[in-house]
Amino acid sequence: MTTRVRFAPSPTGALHIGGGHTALFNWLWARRTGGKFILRIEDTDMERSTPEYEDTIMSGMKWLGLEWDEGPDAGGSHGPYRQSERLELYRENAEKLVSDGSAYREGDAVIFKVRPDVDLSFDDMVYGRIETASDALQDRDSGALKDIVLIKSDGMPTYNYAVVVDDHFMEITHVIRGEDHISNTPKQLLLYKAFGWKTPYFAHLPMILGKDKKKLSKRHGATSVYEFRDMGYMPDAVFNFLALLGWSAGEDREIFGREEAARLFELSKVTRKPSVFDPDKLNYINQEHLKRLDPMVRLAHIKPFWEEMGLPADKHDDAYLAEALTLMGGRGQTAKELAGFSDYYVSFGPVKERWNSDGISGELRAGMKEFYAALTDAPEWSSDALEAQARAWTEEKGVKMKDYAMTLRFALTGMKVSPGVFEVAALLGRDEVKNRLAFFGLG
RNA sequence: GGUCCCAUCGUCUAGGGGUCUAGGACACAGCCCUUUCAAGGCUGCGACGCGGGUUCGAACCCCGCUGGGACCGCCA
Repeated sequence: MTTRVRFAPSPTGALHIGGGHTALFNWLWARRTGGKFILRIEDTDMERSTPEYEDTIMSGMKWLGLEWDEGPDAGGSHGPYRQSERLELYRENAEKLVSDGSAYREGDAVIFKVRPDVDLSFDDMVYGRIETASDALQDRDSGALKDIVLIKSDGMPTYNYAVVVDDHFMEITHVIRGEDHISNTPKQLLLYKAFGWKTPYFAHLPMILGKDKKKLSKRHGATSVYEFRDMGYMPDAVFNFLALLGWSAGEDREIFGREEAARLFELSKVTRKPSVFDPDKLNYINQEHLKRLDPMVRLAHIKPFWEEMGLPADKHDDAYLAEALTLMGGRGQTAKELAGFSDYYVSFGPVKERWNSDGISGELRAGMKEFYAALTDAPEWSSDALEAQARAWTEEKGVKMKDYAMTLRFALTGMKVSPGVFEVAALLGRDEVKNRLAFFGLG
């Protein structure tokens, strides 16, 4: 039997980190088992659901690399994939329960009658055996058994009912969802029993918490996957980070790609403890992915951020820019940060803005002019040659390389930190170096 | 209030009775490298919530406590 899993968001907001996490684990399990990953839109809340949010969620999933096999746009043999298009199915089946006496009507609503002493225990693939019974389905205030609304007065199905009908008819084999649904499961089990349907396997995932150990929300800062994209995090890194929340690949494996994760993933190895979202770790993972990118791919990730800063990245050829990024090495934890650290390769503008020559005495300035003149006239324009030249000159004069290198760095980059200054100079080219030095009166 | 779930370094985790003086990663501190900052290398700091059992032996099993969390909507 092929595995069939689903991610069933309701289009009432952007794809959040928590939703992404759930979608990701479903995706992993589908890929791991060679099964199907289904996207189902739970848009029965007419008030809050919008097509725009549906689009946002779908593109958020695509950004994360979580492609689905069946869904509203992808089609499939078990559609339609929007609950709003399955209304007839819910009504028909609710009718069955009314006919056999397990549900009753109350106005336009259909309500399931909950009887006591029904064992609703189940085996969760993550949490293990969970013992409970229908007696626990009580009303918060009265403590009396509380019946389950199937169809609301407006004709729409409720979540707990629609989920059961859909998972059954879509032939979902594994229901993988957040731990907050663990206490909804008994209710759903009751409906499966009433219909006489086979129950799927359940696997609940630990929640993701903020630093204060409260459920992650907007007040913890960025929570939608798009915010992470805009801050310069890469999809592979966010994927990697999310996969590590509640699961470990074993053998101390922490940096990996989608395919590797899909190969290694095991539901049985998912943790039960809720995990705290740690931005530091995300930064680290993003940096690791950033470092590993091929130069041209890396460039593709950085370019948009340069452009966002108003830098004319298109004025240069890609080979030059890619080389510049290679020079940057492991600097920068996000694409945005790296773009900021490397702006001087793209344009002289930012350098001028940062320049401040107050700290350079006239005396030193004179020496530096001589130093830079010797440098820019170097017969060979390469990093090694420039460095050799600089060393020879500073040794001969008995001065510290550091003073000269630092000023050169600042004149070329407008920063006090950068890759090896002779490498930077070599890449910028003789003309550009002369130009920058001249502008600051050092040439 | 009721039901259910959870509990190893600050954080993510490994660990499923002895090999644990508890391993890795992030973060933090220091050192090395060095024209700067990263990167990299090395070192350090740092945890089994508490109390009872079970056992020759518990981080691992059981019970209680404490502390978190989720749910108890004609929201999903």
